[in-house]
Amino acid sequence: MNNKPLLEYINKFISLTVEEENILLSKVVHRNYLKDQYIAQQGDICKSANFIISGCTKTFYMDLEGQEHIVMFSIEDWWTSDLGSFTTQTPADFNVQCIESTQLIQFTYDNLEELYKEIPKLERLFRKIVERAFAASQKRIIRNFSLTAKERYQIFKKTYPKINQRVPQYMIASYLGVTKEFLSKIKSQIIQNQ
Amino acid sequence: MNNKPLLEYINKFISLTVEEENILLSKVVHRNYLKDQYIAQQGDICKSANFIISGCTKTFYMDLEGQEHIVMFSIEDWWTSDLGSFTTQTPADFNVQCIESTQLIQFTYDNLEELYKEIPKLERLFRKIVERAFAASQKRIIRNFSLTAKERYQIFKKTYPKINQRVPQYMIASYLGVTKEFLSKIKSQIIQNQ
DNA sequence: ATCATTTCATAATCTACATCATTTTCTATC
DNA sequence: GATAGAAAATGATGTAGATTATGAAATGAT
Repeated sequence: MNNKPLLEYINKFISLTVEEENILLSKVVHRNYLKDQYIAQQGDICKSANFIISGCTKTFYMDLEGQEHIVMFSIEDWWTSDLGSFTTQTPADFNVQCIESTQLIQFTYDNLEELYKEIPKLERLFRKIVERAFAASQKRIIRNFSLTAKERYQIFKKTYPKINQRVPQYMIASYLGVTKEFLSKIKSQIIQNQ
Repeated sequence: MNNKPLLEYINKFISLTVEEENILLSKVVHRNYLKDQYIAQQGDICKSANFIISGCTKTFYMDLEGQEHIVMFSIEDWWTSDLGSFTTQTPADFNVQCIESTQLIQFTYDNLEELYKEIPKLERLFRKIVERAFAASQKRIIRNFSLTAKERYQIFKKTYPKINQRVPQYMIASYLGVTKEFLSKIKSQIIQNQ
């Protein structure tokens, strides 16, 4: 079991004793998902918070017309889940699907609650993780309002070069909030103007 | 000093002993701001997390063309701050300005860090607060992509009827991500279609 | 009440992006 | 390396919402 990435990640925020690390590891589960498998589904209660060891997922909302709207991609050393559903244990608004085969470390809701009791420092860890995620989400709202699709695409490429290379273009379009046709046009514009 | 709203609010998430409540209250400051005063400014490090006792604030980003983009309104029993700047103590992306005269309870960064040490339960409190805020922010991203301005306005009215009544229309337009002219059109459309 | 300023409404023109239809390129499989 | 299916590019046309301009109502100060 490869727990190293998780422990190193945690160590950036708080320090755990070896004993605490063992308690934590005793309450998590390693899982492998294949490409296209779902980790969470709209309407179901999201049962786990997932730390990615390898692979890539997309978190998206399917609207009434059957259109996918991607809110985030997640890769190694980051989390994936419908956090709203997970933390309140209510039906999810989002789907989480693997776009590559993906290795995860899963925290179930009940196990995480137990862990909070046994290792209160973990409250701090997750507080900090969510604070970061929230700040990024706020910035994204602003960008969507104040920038054109072309500008948003250029920021995306710069901010997430790895994701940009791994993910099909039509998904990036969905993440940016434009059609795949329009993203295609943006790209050809960028190429011509240099 | 009117501390009741804060204590009642906290009590919804965690329970504090009277002693703990007193420690907490000893580390916060009551402040009054007048209409139009700034609580946080783009570029400055945001020094406080603020619980609103009365009044109303807007959190907004001013873009390079001098356009305001409102990310949130905050009223009684809610928080206001640039959370990203506050938690990382880096320059703020947002301004927080009072749109009514406003009574706050302020937590400075250092005092809150001390409080986390003295009352570790508070980590849990703020974790939960931020989890909620993050989930709401994700939903907003989706709405902005998958709904028209008219639909967004109708959801806004339903979700925040109090804010809708108190806040001038051009600010609501900014929050919705449309011009004031277009919101005006939307409203007249809604009136005609019923 | 009067005047000034802020807010809201209406209308004409313009633009970023959507939709639909078609073609081209890429990728995978036998 | 031939063929099928998915992904990306291209082009024509349509629309939600922006921009600009102007005037009408509120609101507030004197």
